[in-house]
Amino acid sequence: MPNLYESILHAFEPILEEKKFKIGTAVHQPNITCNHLFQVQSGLLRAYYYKEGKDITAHFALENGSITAPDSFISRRKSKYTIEALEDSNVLAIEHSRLEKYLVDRPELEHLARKYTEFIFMELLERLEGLVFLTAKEKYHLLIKDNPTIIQRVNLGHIASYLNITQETLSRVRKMAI
Amino acid sequence: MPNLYESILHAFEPILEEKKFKIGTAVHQPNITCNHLFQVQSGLLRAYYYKEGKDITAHFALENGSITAPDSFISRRKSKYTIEALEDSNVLAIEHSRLEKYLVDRPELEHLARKYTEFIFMELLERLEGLVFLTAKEKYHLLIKDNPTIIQRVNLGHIASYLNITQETLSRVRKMAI
DNA sequence: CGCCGAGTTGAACTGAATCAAGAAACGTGG
DNA sequence: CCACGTTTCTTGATTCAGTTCAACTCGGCG
Repeated sequence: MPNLYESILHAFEPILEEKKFKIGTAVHQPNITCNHLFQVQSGLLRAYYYKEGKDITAHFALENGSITAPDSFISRRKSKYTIEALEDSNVLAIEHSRLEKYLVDRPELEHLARKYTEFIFMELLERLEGLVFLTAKEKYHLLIKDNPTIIQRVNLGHIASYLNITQETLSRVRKMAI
Repeated sequence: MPNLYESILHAFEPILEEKKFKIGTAVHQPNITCNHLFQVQSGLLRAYYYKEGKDITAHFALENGSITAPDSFISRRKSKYTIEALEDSNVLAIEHSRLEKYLVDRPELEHLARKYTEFIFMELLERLEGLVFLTAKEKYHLLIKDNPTIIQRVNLGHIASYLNITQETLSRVRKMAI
């Protein structure tokens, strides 16, 4: 949906805030409600949390990708996620209450907001299928197909947890021929 | 979100269509676009598809649950899913084009439609976590906790594929103590 | 240099799948 | 009402993908 993306950015331009994050910065901390949705202009953000002591990547956002704490921004509950900048990044931030107020004043934008929500729903559905039904090898190859740059930009451990496999398995998988 | 549920039913009442399906009926066929979202009043529907010859359950809808072909109703693409009635069922059906037209005439309902979409997004997120991070035993116990009646109403094979485990594993898991 | 994080490799282990029989439950027609 | 076929469920033996644990390599870089 390329037009959706342009339309959104244009429609919500008045409430978008440009922000810059240095590499290593924690953009969002766990145990608080996440009030921001970030649209990445340049750089790379990662959302993760700890599960049994291990760092689990839920999502990466590269250029033109968006990211937030998925368990919190919509539900308004406290989040278990941290969002960190893996590279120096320029993002457009939307603040939750500001977004909702803006939509109250401009109900004609609700439609667009719904379409965007539908879009991320479909994205999540595909992610679910990828995680559940593919083998380690298939998951890896799907990732590099969809996102060829990511392997050079993110360390193996982060990618492994994103694919829900161990770093050792990912290391073995990627040295095999296709 | 109990209020959301009531609000939706009330707001969209004019375009809801009551339908009855006999047990065994295919409510939606694969390879066509799914134009309906069903809200189950009584009975039980199941969405499934075939993958390598095996029947995979994606979703059950019991009383007050809703169901559609998840890969189609929003995206307007052809669906791989079949939806069938596992019991004689009474449902409220919303037709896609009628819904969108209704929303054009009543833009004040777009907000509610967005909240509903956010709600199903959160449901999907929880389903993803349940499928990905739980063991066979945990998945089974979570299901009977959330949906105690389902085991008496649906055969093991359907439940097993819904949990992404084999029927044999489910059989073994459920005879073990908690 | 020597350390340190990132990646690799090997060996043993494990949860669940697969394959293969049986046992129950269920309906349907004689 | 019973006999028979069909579907559903269980049980056992084996296999397998991926994990775990542990050691080792490699490339900075202070």
